Amino acid sequence: MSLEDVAQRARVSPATVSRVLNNLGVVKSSTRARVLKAIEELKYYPNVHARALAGGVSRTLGLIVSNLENPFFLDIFRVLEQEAHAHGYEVLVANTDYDLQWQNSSVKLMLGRRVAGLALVVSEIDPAVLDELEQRKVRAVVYDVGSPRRGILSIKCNYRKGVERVAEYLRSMGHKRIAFVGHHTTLGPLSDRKSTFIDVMQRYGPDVQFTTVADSDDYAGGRRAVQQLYSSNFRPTAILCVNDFMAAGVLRQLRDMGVDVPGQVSVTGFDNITLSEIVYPALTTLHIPRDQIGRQIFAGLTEPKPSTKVPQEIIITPELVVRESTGRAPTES
Amino acid sequence: MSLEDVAQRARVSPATVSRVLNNLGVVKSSTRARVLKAIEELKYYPNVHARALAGGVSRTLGLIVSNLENPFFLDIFRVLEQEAHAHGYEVLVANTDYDLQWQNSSVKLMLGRRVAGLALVVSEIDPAVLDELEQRKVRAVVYDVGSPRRGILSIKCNYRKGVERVAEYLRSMGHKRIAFVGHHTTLGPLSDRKSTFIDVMQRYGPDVQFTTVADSDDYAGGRRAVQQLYSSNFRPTAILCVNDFMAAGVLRQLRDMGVDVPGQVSVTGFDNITLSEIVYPALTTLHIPRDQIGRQIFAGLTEPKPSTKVPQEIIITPELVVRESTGRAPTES
DNA sequence: TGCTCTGGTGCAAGCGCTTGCATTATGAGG
DNA sequence: CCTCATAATGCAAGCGCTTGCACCAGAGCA
Repeated sequence: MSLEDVAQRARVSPATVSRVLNNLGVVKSSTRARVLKAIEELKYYPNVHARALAGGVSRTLGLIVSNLENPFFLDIFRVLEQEAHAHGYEVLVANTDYDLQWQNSSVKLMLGRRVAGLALVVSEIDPAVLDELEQRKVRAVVYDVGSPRRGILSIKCNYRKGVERVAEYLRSMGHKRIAFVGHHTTLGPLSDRKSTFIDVMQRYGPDVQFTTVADSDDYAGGRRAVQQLYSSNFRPTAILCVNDFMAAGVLRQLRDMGVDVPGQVSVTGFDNITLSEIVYPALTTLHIPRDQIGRQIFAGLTEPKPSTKVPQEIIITPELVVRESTGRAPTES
Repeated sequence: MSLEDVAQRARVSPATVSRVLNNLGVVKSSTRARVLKAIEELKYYPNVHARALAGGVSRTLGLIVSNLENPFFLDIFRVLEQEAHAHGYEVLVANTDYDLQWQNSSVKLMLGRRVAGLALVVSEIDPAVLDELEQRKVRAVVYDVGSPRRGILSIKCNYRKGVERVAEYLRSMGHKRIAFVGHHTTLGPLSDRKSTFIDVMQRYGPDVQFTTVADSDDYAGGRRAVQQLYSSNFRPTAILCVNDFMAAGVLRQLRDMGVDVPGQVSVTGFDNITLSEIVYPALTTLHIPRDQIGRQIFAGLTEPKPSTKVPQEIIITPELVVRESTGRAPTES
């Protein structure tokens, strides 16, 4: 059942049906009504592929994320989707599960779909992909990774500032033995957070001791990280986690081990996902405005005239949200 | 940059390039190598739309869910996606946000995309949509909603059994004042859970008192439901929640109100999402095997010969998972 | 009445790919 | 060296839609 069928039933040409469908050109209102009726009766819906093929570009946006399970990515997706729907776009997600190869083929697939714009919200990126996008002049936005390119909007988060804020806060609460719980990855923004942590700690001098541990980027990883941490002799009074998801695992493991939070140990997260309010004790964390990011991604993907001259960059500074999981360092050693 | 360009560069016809791309027919290995080289050099990727248009069906599965934010749906998506990738399919998600109208247009869009199969994992459904799918002979799977149709696999969860198990368990722990925290919706499986609850309670006779409250299907809704509950005179010793997400809100609100769980009140959830292990106290809940469901959806969508004669139905029985949020009813009144 | 103008509509050429069939290399057997 | 399967490849017709352009009927004007 195709445009043709509708046309026949309404006794007009396919072209006219197309015009009615797309509100293009001028169609006599009586004709339009006839066509609409035929569409209704036949329960006609257009073939997306034919439309895209004939029409050139689509009103579809592509979003590629590393891990939809992480609420951070999910939130961005939802905001983007909401924004897109409000403007008559739709969005296609692809999940790479941190697999660069899969990411690569996802990008190709998206381009093969002739998306109107492509957003990459991932933890790592192959520079060749960016080269490709730049060269093909695809409208694109990347979050958090890669160096700026012409015509590709780059949204970044100032992790240094964020980590500094947390560190500053913890020190102001008297913490002098601080641990960082991170992710295995050596690439991307997650390792930025770690190296920044080390920088900041070193700047504090010998007065403050610190260590870092790493495990997988999720709840179970958080639990294991704590076990690993406590299997050494280091007894932190504060644990800074690379994201909220891990922090939830950390909290849980500490509770299971009978360690009081924040009485004995303070814990902080990163991202301020919904979960951070739900866990007990509610997590002190750094807020990253996902709604704002989502909206900016949409804007970058659809803005009529992306200044292709200068690489654009937007920097976002996270803000500290103090909840229940942090407090003054215990006085006794 | 199209098939044509590749063909030219490899000095073959477009047809041959197509054959190489799809591993169809016989191509001399030297020719194949030449084509592959050209593809590589040109960084060619096929136009998905042209391919779908010319080829007829695609290897794309459609999934329509009510609310991706709910980890239950998300988990199903992930399993389905994983399964799909393993078999060379890809999956397109659409989020309806509980909006029936949006669901309708999503279905049309999916069909317009000529998906190989369409899964509907939603809380409510317009029977007309099912009629449509049945009539158009689209391969489809629905979870939890709608009456069985020819050629549409229907996967259901035996909520009655589930609710009975929870109720039975709570009664065995001595609970006699039980509240049900549900969702506003009057349609679909969520209201099934409620009506089953009422049935079961009534069967217990005057010995057991009960009530129900309803709010939105999320964390905040759970909190509000507790406030609403306690603004009445009813003081339950157990609260049965329609899903884990709401239960998390319930737990939190109770803690804020100084009510001890499970000392004073036992709380149960539904679904056994990851969150139920993370909250404190860890939630007693009903496990619904999302991985199994996801796999069955995939199978139903791709099985070579769906018996179009008899409507197929699969029933899943949830199992009780006892964690920390439940215990014996307090002895004092 | 004959002319131009314009709102409405139809025609037909693609968009980039697949695929059945025709056609041409290729090599084995006579 | 020719014949004829058979293996490789090319041709061309679509797939269902959009869109520039041609066309036609009336309205308005001289």
